[in-house]
Amino acid sequence: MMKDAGLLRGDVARRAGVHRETIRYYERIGLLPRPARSRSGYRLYPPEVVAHIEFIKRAQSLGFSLDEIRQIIQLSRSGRSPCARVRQLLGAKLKEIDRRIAELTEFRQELAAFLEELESVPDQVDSSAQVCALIERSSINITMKPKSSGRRE
Amino acid sequence: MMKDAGLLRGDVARRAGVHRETIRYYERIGLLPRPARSRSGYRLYPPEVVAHIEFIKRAQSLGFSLDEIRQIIQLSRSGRSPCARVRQLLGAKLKEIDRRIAELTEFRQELAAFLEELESVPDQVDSSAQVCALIERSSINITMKPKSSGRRE
DNA sequence: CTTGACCTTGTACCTCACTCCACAGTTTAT
DNA sequence: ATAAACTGTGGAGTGAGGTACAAGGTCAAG
Repeated sequence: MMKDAGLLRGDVARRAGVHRETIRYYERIGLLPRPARSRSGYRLYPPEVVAHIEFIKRAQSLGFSLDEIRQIIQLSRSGRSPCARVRQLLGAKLKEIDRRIAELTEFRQELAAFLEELESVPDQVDSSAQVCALIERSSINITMKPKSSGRRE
Repeated sequence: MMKDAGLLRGDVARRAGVHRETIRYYERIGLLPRPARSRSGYRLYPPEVVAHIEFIKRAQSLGFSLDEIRQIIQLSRSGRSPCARVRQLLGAKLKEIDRRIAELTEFRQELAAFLEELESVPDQVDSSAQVCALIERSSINITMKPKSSGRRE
């Protein structure tokens, strides 16, 4: 019994690289469909569910909330019979992604410009040691005092 | 008294577009420096703090955690006396951003391909109505059953 | 026929990033 | 001079996204 009927929750978790409980959680919030069950109540998943979870994780790491991802999935699933509304929403998602890419690019520029500035200044051995030690500790103690501005009250 | 000594917390919040309490929270977790205080204890901020908060918000919307942002800021601040370690870490951040951009681009392709597929299929008025109504409700009820696979247990 | 590794359920708990609250003092506007 | 609109504090509460746990059932191997 149970030879080839589907993947168990643990198998799916291992293959998709998520916690076992995460799968149950996704099911609870409607992000994954209720799967088939064995007679004894075990969840039995078709292999596609792995790719499905990977999609969720990818979208999530790209800044979409589980709620948005649920919407995207609804859009895709309902795609069997498309309509204007679906296309419109999906188009909006694309615009959003484009915006995000543009912002990231800009942010990248900001950091890169700063890095370049750093490169142009040669290492000063004296202060370097302290500064690096400070970064290494990396605790909660940035002071970040306004580099040159007195005048308060 | 208090004419021009600095911005009050509420002013900063309004200008930066965040909740007043968020500023105090950022200070608590070391993301913003403890500001000067008026004799009566009011926080007095230099105008730069607004840009600083905007930077945090931007980075955050791009998928960085407050903890990561704190690290980036530490890097920038310590930049007055740069060292190899700082440059290395900042370089790593840049690589990370590049990776994120690449992933977003890929994801965009995925959705766009799907959308294109939708476009090619003409609206079928019959099923459309139901599907769109379903999306409109957009509750917690996607069923998303494997579109064509029986064979369980 | 028991052991160990799986599975079930509900519920409690955790971190992150806020956000709100009560109670008290300060500043400004009328 | 008094009300309105700010500010301060510590601490509790919220919502998203999980994770952990206890008590029990199931299944393949030895």
